[in-house]
Amino acid sequence: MSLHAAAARYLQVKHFILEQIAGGALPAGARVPSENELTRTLAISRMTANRALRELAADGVLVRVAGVGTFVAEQRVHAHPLEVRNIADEIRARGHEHRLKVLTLEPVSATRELAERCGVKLGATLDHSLITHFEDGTPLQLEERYVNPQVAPGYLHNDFARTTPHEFLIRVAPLQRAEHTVRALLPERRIRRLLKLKSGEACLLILRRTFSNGRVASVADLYHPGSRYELTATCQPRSS
Amino acid sequence: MSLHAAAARYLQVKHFILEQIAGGALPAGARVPSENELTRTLAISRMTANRALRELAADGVLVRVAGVGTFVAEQRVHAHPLEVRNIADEIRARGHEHRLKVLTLEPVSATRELAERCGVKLGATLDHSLITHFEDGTPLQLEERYVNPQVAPGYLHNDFARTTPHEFLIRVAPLQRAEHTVRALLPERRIRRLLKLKSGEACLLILRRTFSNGRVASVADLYHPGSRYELTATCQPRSS
DNA sequence: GCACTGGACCTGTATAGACAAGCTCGGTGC
DNA sequence: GCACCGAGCTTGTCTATACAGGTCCAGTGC
Repeated sequence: MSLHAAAARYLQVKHFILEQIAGGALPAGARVPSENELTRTLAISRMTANRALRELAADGVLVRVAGVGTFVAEQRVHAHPLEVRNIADEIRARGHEHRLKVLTLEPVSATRELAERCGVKLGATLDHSLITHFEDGTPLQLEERYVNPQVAPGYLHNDFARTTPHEFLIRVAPLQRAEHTVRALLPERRIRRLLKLKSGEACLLILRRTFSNGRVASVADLYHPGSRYELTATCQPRSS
Repeated sequence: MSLHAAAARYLQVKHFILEQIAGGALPAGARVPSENELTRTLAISRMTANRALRELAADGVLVRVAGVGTFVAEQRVHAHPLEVRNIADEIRARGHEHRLKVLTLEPVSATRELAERCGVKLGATLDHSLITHFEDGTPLQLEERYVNPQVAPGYLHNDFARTTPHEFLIRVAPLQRAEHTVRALLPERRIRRLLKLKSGEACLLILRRTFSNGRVASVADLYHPGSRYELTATCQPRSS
C-alpha cells in the first residue's frame, strides 16, 4: 500500500464514519459499528478499527463506553474547545444576516509557496475557493482558501449555501490545531474592490492554518476591512 | 494487569519520557529513544512504544520525523499559559537588541472614554506613558499606556531602562486576565512619524486591557508597523 | 416473582511479526 | 574528488491474536 497514492487505512475508516455522520445516516447519539463489526465488514484488523474509533473519540466526534459501544457525540460544533472564529457564526451571533458568494471553486496545482504552507509536494492538487462573506449585504470577509483533498475530501462538491467552508472542514477533518498570523496591510486593488473598501483603507489579514491528524487540512487568507472589523481575544490562565 | 491499580503501559511510557524532559535529561531538540530501543529497554512491544510516542507527538511534546527519529519539541509551553506578548522578550528571543525611549511620562485625568476603558470614575488620575520600542534601532512598537495607580502603584517612578512597563506591571499587579482587540488602520501622522512609517503603510493596532484582582490594571494601545510586524497564535485543544 | 449467574458482546490494552517508505552515511566505481 | 547506490537505521502502518474488565440480558434456581 502506498502512503501517497491512498490514505492510510485507519484514516479511510475515519472518513467512512465521518461521511455517514455528515450524510445523516448516523445522527447524534446513534450507535456506531463496533470494532468487531468493522473488522468484518471492512476486512481490517481490530487494531485498525480501534485506532480509527479511538482517534475520533479523542477528537470529540464519538463517545465510547467500555462494555457498551461507540456512539456519535452530541453537539459536535458547539463543544469544540478551539477558539477558531467562524465568520458566519460571528455575524449571526450579532443578530445580522450572513450570506456568502462563491467567486472561484476549482482544483489548483500547488506552487512552491503553497506546497510549503500546506505541507504537500510541489505540484500536488489542492482545492481552491474564493468566497466573500456579507453581513446584511456589506462585505465583511474575503476568504481565499486552499484545502488538501487528501485530508478533507469532497470540498469542491460542498453546497456552500448550506454549509460554510469552516463548517464543512470541521465536520470532515476533525480540528486538531490552528495557527493564526495576523497582519495589517494596504490591500491591492482586487481585494479592495471585492471588499468595497475606500482607497487608503487598511485591511486586516488573518492567515490561518488548520491541522487534522497532524496534517494541514486547509490554509486560508482571511481579509477584513479595517474600518468595519476587529479581532478580539481574551486570555485567561488556567487555575492552579 | 489491573486498569485501575496501575496506569496502562503506554501511559507509563509517556510518563517515563515526560519525566526525563522535565528533569532536564532530555533538553529541547534532544533525540528520544527510538521505538526499537524502548522495546528493548522497557520490555514492551513496539506498538506500545509507538502509541506512547505518537500521542506525545500529537500533544506537541515531541516531533517525529520518519526515517530520522523522534526529538523533544522546541518551545515547550511555558508554565504560565497567559499569552500576553512582551515586545522586549519577543525581540530578544529573536536574538536582536531591544531598546526603548520614553517620550511621555505623567499623570493625567481620565477622559470619559478612558474612564470607561479603565473602569474608573471620570476625572480620576491615571498614569500615562508613551514609549517607543526599537529592534536594532528600528521602531517596532509605539506603546501608549494608561495605568491605574490604585491597582499598580509606583508606575511613574519605574526605571524603564531596566524594567519594561510590562515587566513592571506583572510584578506589581499579578496578571489575572488580558483582553485584546486587534485592528488594522492607516495611522495618523503623529504615529507614522514615531514609527518611521512610509506614507500609505498600514498599522497593526493592539488594544490591550490587563486585569488584576478583578480590576483593570492598565490599558495599552500598541501600534506596530504593518510591514515589519505580525501577530501569531496557536490554538490547541486539550489532549484527551 | 425475584435474585443470581453465566454467556455474549463491548472496549481497553498488550504482544509479535511484517512490510513500506524516508533519511543517513559509508563504500564503490568512475 | 565526485556521483551514485545500497545497507541499515528510522517512523508509519497493518495483521492476527490474546486477555482483562465492564455491561447487558437471558436463563436458571429458589
